[in-house]
Amino acid sequence: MANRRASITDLAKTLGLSPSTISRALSNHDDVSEATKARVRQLAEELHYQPNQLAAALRRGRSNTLGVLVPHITGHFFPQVVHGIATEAAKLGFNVMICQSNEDALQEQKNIDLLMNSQVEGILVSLANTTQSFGHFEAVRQQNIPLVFFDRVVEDFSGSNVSAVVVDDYQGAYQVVTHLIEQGCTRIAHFTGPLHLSIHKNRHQGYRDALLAHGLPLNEELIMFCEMSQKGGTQAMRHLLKLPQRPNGVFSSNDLAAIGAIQAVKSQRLRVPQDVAIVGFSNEMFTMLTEPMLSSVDQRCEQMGKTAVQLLQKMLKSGPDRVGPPKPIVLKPKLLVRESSQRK
Amino acid sequence: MANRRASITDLAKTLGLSPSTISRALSNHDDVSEATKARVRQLAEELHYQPNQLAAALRRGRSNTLGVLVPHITGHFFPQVVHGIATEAAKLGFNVMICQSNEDALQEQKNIDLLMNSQVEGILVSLANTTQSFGHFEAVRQQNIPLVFFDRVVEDFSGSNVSAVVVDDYQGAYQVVTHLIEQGCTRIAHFTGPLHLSIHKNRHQGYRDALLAHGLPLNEELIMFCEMSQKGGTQAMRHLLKLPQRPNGVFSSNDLAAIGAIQAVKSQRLRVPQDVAIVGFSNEMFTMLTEPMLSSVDQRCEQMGKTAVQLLQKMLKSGPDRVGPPKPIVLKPKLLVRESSQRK
DNA sequence: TTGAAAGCGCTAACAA
DNA sequence: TTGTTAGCGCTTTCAA
Repeated sequence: MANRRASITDLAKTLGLSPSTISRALSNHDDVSEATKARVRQLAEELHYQPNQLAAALRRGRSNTLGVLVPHITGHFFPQVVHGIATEAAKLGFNVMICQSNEDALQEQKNIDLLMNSQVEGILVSLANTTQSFGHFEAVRQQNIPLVFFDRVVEDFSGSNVSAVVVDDYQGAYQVVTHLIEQGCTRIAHFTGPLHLSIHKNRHQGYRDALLAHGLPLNEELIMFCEMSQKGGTQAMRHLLKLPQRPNGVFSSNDLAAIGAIQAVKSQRLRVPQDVAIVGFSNEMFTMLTEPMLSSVDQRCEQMGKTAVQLLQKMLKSGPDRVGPPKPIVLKPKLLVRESSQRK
Repeated sequence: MANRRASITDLAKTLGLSPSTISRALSNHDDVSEATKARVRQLAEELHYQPNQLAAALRRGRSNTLGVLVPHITGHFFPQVVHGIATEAAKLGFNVMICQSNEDALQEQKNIDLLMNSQVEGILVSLANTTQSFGHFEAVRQQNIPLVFFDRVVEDFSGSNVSAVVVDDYQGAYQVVTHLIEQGCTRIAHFTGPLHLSIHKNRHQGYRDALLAHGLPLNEELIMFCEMSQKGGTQAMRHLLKLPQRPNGVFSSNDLAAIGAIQAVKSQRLRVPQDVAIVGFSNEMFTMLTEPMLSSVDQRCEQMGKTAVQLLQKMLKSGPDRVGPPKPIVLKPKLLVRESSQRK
């Protein structure tokens, strides 16, 4: 049966001291004699004393816990970010409570409530893709609980204790296209998903602007709205290879479709990158496994988690009365040139 | 500045009721009149009342939270398991606190303490690979906090509130080798990592036993102790292809090395699976992306997380005074036959 | 059906 | 340097 744990009161009684002295000794307060501290520590050790964080948090009004809400913990991106969050939080002495919205706006709302009820000191959120209204974040703002959005953010939702961390998709795309041009590509195709998703919209815009900036024509028949899967990429590429003037470069908005494109090119006995240079986006783990290895853009997932926690910590420290709200942070993505686009 | 949240006391004062009535109304107790309930609920709504879980947990002695401790949240396996855990826990109404040991025994110990201090109601752990002693789990056992190990378990650590969920690696390996034999392979090689890791040990044993059971000779020169990376697999395969009698089947203890093997075979102008059939282990996401697609063994990661939570829940419900400790659960892995080993 | 009162385990202001 | 006391917000027994 359950061995009730030792409490401060227990220690106090055993040693003939008051609970406050015990508490102070355990938290190594200055004004407790070394002798007393030693006695307390020893007994605590013996009884396997474990402080009750719940009680301490209730009393202090601070839980030492951060809440994290992600759409899901699968795939490549979110696990990495969560890893970054958990690691940085641990370093700063925070516990982490993690919830998944499963891409569902209602669950997201419930989880936000849950995190607030649990008295977390700050909340890190990446939006579910079905979220349209933002009332649930209103409550967080009103309570002045620091809130950091990452990756999937709410635009025009500001406040003295609200900020965001995102990666610059536009910039990443721009870099990719510039690189392809430098490798001698003159007809660069683009695979994209639906443009109402900001990741695709921004990458698409980066593609267009980079072409224009380098004096290349914008050819709408080279822009493929396709399913961003391996199969989708293969189909799109097959289509492009049948054009009177086929492309000699491809920028795919994700890695999966890029791999499909590689396979389509190879199956036509054409060479990657000599005939068609190909670059993906996200730097998935499997980009190193293809033949040729796929160039891609690293989104700095772990860094994003880390940065988000640091931002939160900064808000926590300075309080909401700082001068102006904290600026959103935009991480620079990193182009990784591998075999699939290295011609020289 | 911070809008102090409404408390039960606040509601009570406003409505001219006692805190106990408010509490009962909010938890929908039978013996509160519907009229009162309605009033309370309405006011709670208006004031955006959020119950303080910390206080409730302290009072009840139950935190409604499960602790999870994994080596890390990267790669393929652990994110999937954590996803399963988080999903199932949410379904059963538990919150989840997640920690990483970073494969470090000391951090593991500290995190176990942390989870206990946080008054979690149960703990789910997968061991760090440096953990050699198990004193920190002793404390958990003594407090009778239900403990479920998953995947990386402590052998001979039993107790009335301790159990485990693992996947049957031996069985998975046995299935693979049987399948290869059925496909007509007669000389089956095996890639393995160091045998002091139980996953490799068990898969290795499954390999041996399956060969023997089907009357095939056990040929030590076909057993490659190699680095279980893509490169390691390539090197091992190159070596094997130079043997006077080269193998016509390969069972690799992971997928990465299997992919290396495929690439080595293809680069010799041999065909997979006709000349060499290849099967990996773990069903990584990228097994669908290779040409040919790689056969592998699914470890049921999500199911493992789900099962672990259910097991914990069962312990929590029945208490430690049940008849005997809960039996460990062994999940059956699932062989997925894809192109790399399908000859017929 | 409601209220009064106690207390979960801890911390911190104040007093000695 | 140590002790006294009060209370964080909630639940629950007991009494009305």
